[in-house]
Amino acid sequence: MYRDAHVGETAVGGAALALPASCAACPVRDSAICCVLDRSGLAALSRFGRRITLPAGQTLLWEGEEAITVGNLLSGMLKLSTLTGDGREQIVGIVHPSDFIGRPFGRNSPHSVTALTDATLCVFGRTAFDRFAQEHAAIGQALLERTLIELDRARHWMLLLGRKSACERVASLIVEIADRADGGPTIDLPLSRQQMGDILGLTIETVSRSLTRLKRAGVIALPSLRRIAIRKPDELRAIAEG
Amino acid sequence: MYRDAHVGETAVGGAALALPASCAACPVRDSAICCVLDRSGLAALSRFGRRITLPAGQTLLWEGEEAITVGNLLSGMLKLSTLTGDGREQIVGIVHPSDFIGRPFGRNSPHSVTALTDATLCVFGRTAFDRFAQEHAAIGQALLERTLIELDRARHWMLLLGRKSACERVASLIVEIADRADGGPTIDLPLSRQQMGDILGLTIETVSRSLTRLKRAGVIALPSLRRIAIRKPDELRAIAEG
DNA sequence: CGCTAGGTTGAACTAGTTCAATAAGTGTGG
DNA sequence: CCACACTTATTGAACTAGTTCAACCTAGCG
Repeated sequence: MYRDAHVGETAVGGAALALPASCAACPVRDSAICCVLDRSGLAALSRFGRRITLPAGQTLLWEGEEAITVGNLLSGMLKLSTLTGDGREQIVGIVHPSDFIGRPFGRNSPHSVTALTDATLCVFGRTAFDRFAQEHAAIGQALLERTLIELDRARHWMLLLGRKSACERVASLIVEIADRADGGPTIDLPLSRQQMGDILGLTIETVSRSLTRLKRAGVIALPSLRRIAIRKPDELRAIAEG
Repeated sequence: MYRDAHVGETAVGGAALALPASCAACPVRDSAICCVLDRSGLAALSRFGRRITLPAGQTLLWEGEEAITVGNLLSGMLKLSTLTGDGREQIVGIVHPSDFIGRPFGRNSPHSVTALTDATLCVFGRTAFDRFAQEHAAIGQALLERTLIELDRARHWMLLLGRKSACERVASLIVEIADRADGGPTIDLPLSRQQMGDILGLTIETVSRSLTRLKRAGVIALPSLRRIAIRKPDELRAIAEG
């Protein structure tokens, strides 16, 4: 399904200080977790990494199944999701480029990992990566800091899910995506209304109605289906905070 | 407010292999994060730890304020909580004995930490602990594993908050507490109805009604206000899963 | 014994869901 | 380039789970 050439092959000629071939071309080499490694660590890690592509909609890891891979997202966007016994879905996280993917030090994946857009990843076998992380304290440390930030984010989202109204939730999502994209006032969302609902714990219809309410209030504009223009950022933020 | 004697004072007479005085008496010494340290590491860590008591209702760390302390919970129970702009509360985590408390590697606390019952803690200055964790890989590693588990837990809770009905939420909470307490079929909850509501994203009334519905269905019994007897564990679990 | 805080129950209300119809994009082949 | 099907989004109307507000219990305690 997804396969590609080994990334490894440390620098040709054995010059220990050269960047591994594929890492040199890595779009997130300054921001992914590997950026804490020195040249030799990078070479060692890249030896068992491989680059893969994941078409939109395809699932990399299934909830409850054995979690055999971890890695970095290079481009595109992924979702992390869980299901209730009877199939209701909740998205529990969005993965952006340079974010770490997977569950080190645990046999089974606590949630599914699925591509929202076409995506490219740099993946490692979990057990090999676990071993590597234990030998290279810098990676363990970086992983810890990232995990702590993810935990903060997840808990912050719990406030949204537990206590905010539909409009507040939609406003929060727009703010969050705008902050992450960190571009102009117009954002391109990689999410369908259904997916927005799955993130916010709402139905499609409620998401749609909330968007039109925000639009009617002049806080945002909807130039196209997957595009949102923020007209009154402060007001939007105020609504989002509850 | 809360103060006590220094914990430290490595073993009297300088026998390097002796357990630090207060660690020997520590109720969670085999399960708290320090259990990954060897004698000398433990001695070094205990040198800047202090034991404190926190009466029920008192707050150790405030959301958004500087997070000066980290530590372990020795006895009692704490809650982690956040507020919306207009004061609605959401509990984002429950801390049990031997759990780690606080936010290493971050200046500000992402949520408040408050005692649900009278509690005793073993606390450290955050910056000193951060430094210690960076020097002792085992602690960093253990912290990482705990944080990953907490993250899994938080994300699992997001499913509850986003997609489950009131009854399913209440059932889930009972199951969760029963699993943690890991005792018989009767559990003692350290939570008021209000606090249950704040955990589940519900009002007191809805919590109460859900409990009586579960009681009427014969799934649980309520021998006293703060006590729940599980009558049909399987059915309870089935309801909790959704 | 009566007071108070915490808990339950009831009745009215409302935010959000559900179900159904309509509209707007998107893509394909003639 | 348009007609067609098809998916995705919006809107409307009926419904329902959960909230809100208020009254009423119950247990603990001076």
